[in-house]
Amino acid sequence: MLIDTALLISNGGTIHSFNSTDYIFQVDEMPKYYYQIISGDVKLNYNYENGKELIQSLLTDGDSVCELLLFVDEAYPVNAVAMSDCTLIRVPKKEFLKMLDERPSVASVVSKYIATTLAHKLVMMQNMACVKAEDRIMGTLRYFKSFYHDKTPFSYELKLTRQQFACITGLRTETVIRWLKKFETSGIVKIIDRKVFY
DNA sequence: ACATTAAGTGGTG
DNA sequence: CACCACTTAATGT
Repeated sequence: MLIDTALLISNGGTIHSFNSTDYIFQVDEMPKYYYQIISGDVKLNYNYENGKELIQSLLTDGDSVCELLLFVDEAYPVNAVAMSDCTLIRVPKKEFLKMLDERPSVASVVSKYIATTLAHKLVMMQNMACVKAEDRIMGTLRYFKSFYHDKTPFSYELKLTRQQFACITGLRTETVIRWLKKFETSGIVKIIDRKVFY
């Protein structure tokens, strides 16, 4: 986990439970708390006027939730939505920043975390900028597998629904389904019981 | 068993 | 491709 739970609690942290699809915070809200996931899955997303959803990040156990906004005094540009029942620890912004002041080692861990996620975002942006859907999908698959320890072919299982994958790549569900099937035919990907392995 | 969500297919613009 | 309509498969209560 990013920051020790006990340390967060001793700095004003409180435990909160959310059900699947609950909002943890929403677009345009001013950030007031630091959030860290104890258990469960959370997505950062944005809903366009036309109803289309863009998933910006997928977060899980130990991750902090859009912590960078606590440093810029701006409203959230994304929603944080629980994707499963989950438990988070929440620390008021003021307490959180004070803790970082008092503990340079923790501050260092946080800045490294932010730098790391930003570096990953750069890679993902390169995928998103691809004009061809084919490249966006393959780039995203490679991107996900790059964080997975086993690099051998078909070792990585895509744990997302086609719809979620579409929301990440900015494509339609049908397009994702069709390309994944093409990739299966060409041997780039395996599909077993509807599960995708790359 | 019935409702809901996800996967997959065809066709149009 | 996106978008729409629709079928089939899988899950949930």
